[in-house]
Amino acid sequence: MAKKISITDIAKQAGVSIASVSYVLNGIEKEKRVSAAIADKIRETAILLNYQPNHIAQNLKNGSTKTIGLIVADIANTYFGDMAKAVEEEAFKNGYTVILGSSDENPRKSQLLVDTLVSRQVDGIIIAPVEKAEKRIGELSKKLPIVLVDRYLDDESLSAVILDNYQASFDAVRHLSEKGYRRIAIIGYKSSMIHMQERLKGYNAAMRELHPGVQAIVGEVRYTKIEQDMHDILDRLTPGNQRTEAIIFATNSLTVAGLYYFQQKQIKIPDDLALIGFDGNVAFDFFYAPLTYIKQPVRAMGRKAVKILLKNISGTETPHSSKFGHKLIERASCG
Amino acid sequence: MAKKISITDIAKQAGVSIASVSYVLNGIEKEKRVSAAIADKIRETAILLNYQPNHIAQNLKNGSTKTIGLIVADIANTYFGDMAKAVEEEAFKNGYTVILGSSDENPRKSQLLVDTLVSRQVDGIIIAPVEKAEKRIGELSKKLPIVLVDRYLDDESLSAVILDNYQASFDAVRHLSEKGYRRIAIIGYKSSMIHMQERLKGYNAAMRELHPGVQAIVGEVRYTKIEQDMHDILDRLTPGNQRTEAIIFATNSLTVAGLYYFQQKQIKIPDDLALIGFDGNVAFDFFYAPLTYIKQPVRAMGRKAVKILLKNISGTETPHSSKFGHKLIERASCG
DNA sequence: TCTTGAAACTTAAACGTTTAAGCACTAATT
DNA sequence: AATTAGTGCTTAAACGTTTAAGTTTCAAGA
Repeated sequence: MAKKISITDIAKQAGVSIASVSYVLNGIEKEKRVSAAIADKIRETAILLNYQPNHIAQNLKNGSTKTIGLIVADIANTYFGDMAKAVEEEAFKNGYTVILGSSDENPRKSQLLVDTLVSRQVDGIIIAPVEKAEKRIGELSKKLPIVLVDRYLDDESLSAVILDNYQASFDAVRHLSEKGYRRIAIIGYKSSMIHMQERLKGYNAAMRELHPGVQAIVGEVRYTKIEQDMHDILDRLTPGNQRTEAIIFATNSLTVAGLYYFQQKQIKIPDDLALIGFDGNVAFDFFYAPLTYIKQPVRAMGRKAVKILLKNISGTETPHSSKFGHKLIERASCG
Repeated sequence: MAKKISITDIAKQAGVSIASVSYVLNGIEKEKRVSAAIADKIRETAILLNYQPNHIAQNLKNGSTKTIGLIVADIANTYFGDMAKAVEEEAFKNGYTVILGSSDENPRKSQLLVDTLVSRQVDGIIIAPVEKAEKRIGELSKKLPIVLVDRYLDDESLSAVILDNYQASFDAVRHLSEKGYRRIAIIGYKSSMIHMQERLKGYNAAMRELHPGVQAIVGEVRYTKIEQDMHDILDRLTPGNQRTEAIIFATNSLTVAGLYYFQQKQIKIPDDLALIGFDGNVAFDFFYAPLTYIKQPVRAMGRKAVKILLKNISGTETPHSSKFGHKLIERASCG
């Protein structure tokens, strides 16, 4: 491996001091009064030696790494894949690099990732927090700009980019109501995180308002037992005992898990059961009854998260949140 | 933002020198003969002050950043999402952090990403090279350990983790032959990259060997006009003019693009046309005729890429390649 | 002739680490 | 009593930058 070239090498080669080299390569030759002749010579030898600045050394001096951390819950999930893409693009545009971590909903790994990012001196972090991470994130935000995505915490001083989750599930219920369904269930993750709770609240509120007499049905799936819990819950809700007419899934992954079940059990959608999915996924398009779903503007949300973070970093703006609206994409799964 | 604690702060607080602090925090107190009493005191104050080591400074000293770069073609594509997950996991296990970039098949962006990674002193790079990047990658590999993934270059000195692409498409043709199809087409990207060329070669060889009399049909889609080109090609191949009996798609994204077309045009799979997809995708599972497809062991490949890279970095092994076999997942799309 | 001041450049400290080398003890050996 | 050998700690240089503060040179003004 060829040795790396430093400004010291350039200085020696060009017969000048490292300060002059630094000034020229940073484009502040004018203010620092470096003659055009020397400046040219420095630039030439820099190219000649194929100099690449050492960001690490610059960082150490400046205190800024121009790097942000992104911790998602699962990078293999298309929702976070899309978000990662938007975040990477927006960061890149602004001269920032992104370090990626996937917490896999594991509080321990999430914490380890955060520690790693901190010790790597990232300028800020965009994170989808996992359960039981509240205090840690709160402490962290005192040291470093943080923007929460997807999920959020009950803390006004934290920046967050989120969906209006309450409204989303409320509207899902309303849409099903308008289509004539009454016995509507929702299936979410068993989680105390606010985004999940809001989705359930919106559902409950809509049920109370639109179907006062009908019992609300909430299924809760554990992260660690998705397939099994989904199976158990759907066995109970599914036609045969004729209780449920429609199901709302509260996330992308839950929707897909549900679809596998329905495909396997050959349940007729929307005749036997109507469905509303969440987030969006190619699979929704190819299910035999293309899914009506609540679409989040993921890309826009990813971009916004970066924008807020960068403003928090530069100090141009104080932490604040941004709430996005969903779009109900209407297709065949609700009759 | 609270000031960050350095070993100097710990040294002052504990009334010792920074060297002692460094030795203790690096766990080499024994060899460096630091007394147990002082060692304990140092550890205590480190915890008290909530010290987090500054990786940047360590990096500058050690020359190693314990960071690897991952440049994929499109992080929103599930193939690369899965790969990113495997890479991140394996790297994390080994104490490495990954910086993510998405080149979007754009040579310019790819080069900019590489430059960024180099100036950030990553210890190595895993990259899915884009077209026209050959020389740049060749040069780069003289400075930094590189592992190519998905695609590869005609250069023995480069590490690469790839599929046996030739064999994969050969087997796809064979499988269709065994099912009784003769007029078989393949649709790939218009690209000179070897992975694509190998897939086409395998197809051509199989056609010559298994169907000597039948004309090989190769459709080539431009990265920039996927939908349009796919449409044009399928319009030509599709039943109506009765030429093609089966189509092999050479990538994940092409397969999905094809499925949208067939869904829209209501072409009956497998009755009117048999299909074989590539890579795997949830959409394949929910297409009304679940897709037979060539499955790459993406996760294993991602892990392997990290393993090779780390060995190249440590110097334990010299660059070398690893070729993986596919698995043909047989389902309903080939009758 | 001497001062002033601007121009063109260099010196050196600093960022937070690591680590070879040095120093001051004490205890053991001659 | 003088040497040696540990032991336990500190000093200081180095990694590659940035940048405030200094130095030299020279022309212009008094």
